[in-house]
Amino acid sequence: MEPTPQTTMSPEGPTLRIRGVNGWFPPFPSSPADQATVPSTDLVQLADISTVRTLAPGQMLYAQDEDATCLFLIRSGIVRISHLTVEGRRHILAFHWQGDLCGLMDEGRYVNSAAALCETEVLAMPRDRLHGLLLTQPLLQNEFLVKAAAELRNTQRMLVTVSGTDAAHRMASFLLECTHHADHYDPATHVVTLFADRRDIADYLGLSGETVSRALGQLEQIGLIRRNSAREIAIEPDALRIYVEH
Amino acid sequence: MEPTPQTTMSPEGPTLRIRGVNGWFPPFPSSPADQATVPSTDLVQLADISTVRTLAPGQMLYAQDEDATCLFLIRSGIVRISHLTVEGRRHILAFHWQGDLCGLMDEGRYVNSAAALCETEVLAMPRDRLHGLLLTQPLLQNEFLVKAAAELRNTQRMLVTVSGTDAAHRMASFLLECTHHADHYDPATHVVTLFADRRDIADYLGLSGETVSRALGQLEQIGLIRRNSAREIAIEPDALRIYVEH
DNA sequence: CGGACGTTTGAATGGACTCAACGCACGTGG
DNA sequence: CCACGTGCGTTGAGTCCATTCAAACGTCCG
Repeated sequence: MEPTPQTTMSPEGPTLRIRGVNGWFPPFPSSPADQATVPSTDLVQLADISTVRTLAPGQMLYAQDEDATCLFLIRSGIVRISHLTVEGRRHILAFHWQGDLCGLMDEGRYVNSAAALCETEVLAMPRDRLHGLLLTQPLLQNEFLVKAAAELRNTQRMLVTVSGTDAAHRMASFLLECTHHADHYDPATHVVTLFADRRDIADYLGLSGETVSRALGQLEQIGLIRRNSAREIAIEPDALRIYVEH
Repeated sequence: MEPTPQTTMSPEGPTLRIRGVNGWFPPFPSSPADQATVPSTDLVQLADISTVRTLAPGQMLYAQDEDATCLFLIRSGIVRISHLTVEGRRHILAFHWQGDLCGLMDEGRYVNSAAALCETEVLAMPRDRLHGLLLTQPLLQNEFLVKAAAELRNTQRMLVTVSGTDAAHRMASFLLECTHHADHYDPATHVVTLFADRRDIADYLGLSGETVSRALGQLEQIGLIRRNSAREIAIEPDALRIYVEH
């Protein structure tokens, strides 16, 4: 490819995401009106510089340490963001949904890996062209800023949860989180359909797969959930909410 | 130019200086030139909408759940960002330094609390006026986006560290982190001057104060550090780096 | 010299981990 | 239709690490 003029030590971009579902929040919005006003022309131009990619279940979107060329905006599906430590431990930092951004990079390389959990469509936005576009479209850039702040907020919450509560409480939090995704929760029957296997949930909550099982058993014994099958969990939303808040 | 007395945005306070220390990075810099190019007019305008506040050691900058009116840019000193859970557990999410932003909010209220650890100067930027300014100054907004991404990256790193390693390794990471702050590390003698007490370090690393002590003892026994006093730690930087990477 | 506070150290408890076996659902082939 | 294999989930036993409660130690300041 073309040699980058001078790369210097200038690193790169961020991962950003907003989870449209659950009442996320703008970080610096002066008024609700303002925040809604991303002109459709901006979006058209965003589409102009981007390409659409479709991922099969399990397919990797990008890999940790790989040269970062694009940021990604998720149009549908679920993306799992994971990080591998030098000791070989895998951490899942987030699950991303429609409307979320991903592709956080440092020094021109992706910091984490991203893979689709199910059939997933993303918008691939070349880094350079996106940067140029953001500088000419302040409202669009503001949208990105909002998403970044939302993602930061999410990661902070995760940090507090993981380092502050025991296995059962983390599992309860996770189940309530699942509740916000329409495709995986039936409000009528209160049944959650888990979109990740035990190993993924464990790596997300900072536990082992066995402990996730035991935590589910514990919650079931207290009567907060009932396991219809490994992936189908009937929950008591209100009781669960009270439980996580101790 | 009107002589705002103290608001001399000139000395180190002027540019939104990217925290050079520990792996900070711009997100979408197309070229090194671009990233440096926050026009000084932007900074003047930023100063115009802001006021300077000076905090005494221990003084609170803002409190969790309080109405959020301002974002803050730190000009000097150290700010401790903490979050209190409903169960009464306190988590320290970050220590912020010169050039860092703080004041993350949700639904118009601060998500966390912020307090100064030592005499600290901040620029208080009213939310509404800042929002307006960012929309008219794309380079400035991009600077904010860079900082948000950097902060996200940092929080992710913290998450991985806290949920993946034992007390001694977390402590070692923290000591190396201290190394990046000139005022608290002497490269000649390899002595780190801790800027937080045991309790704060514990809440930052997801440990108890006693465990922090024991972790220090452990590192000392291996010969990676030597405790001159409670706050003065002589370290073996290279050995420590090898240790944290297992 | 004596509090007061922060730090260190000790002993006992508890929670999560590892290792291992077992159960269960699904698919394949006989 | 049953025998078998495989992948995932669950359950059990033992170990290790961090926590809690408690006491001793220092250091700074009265």
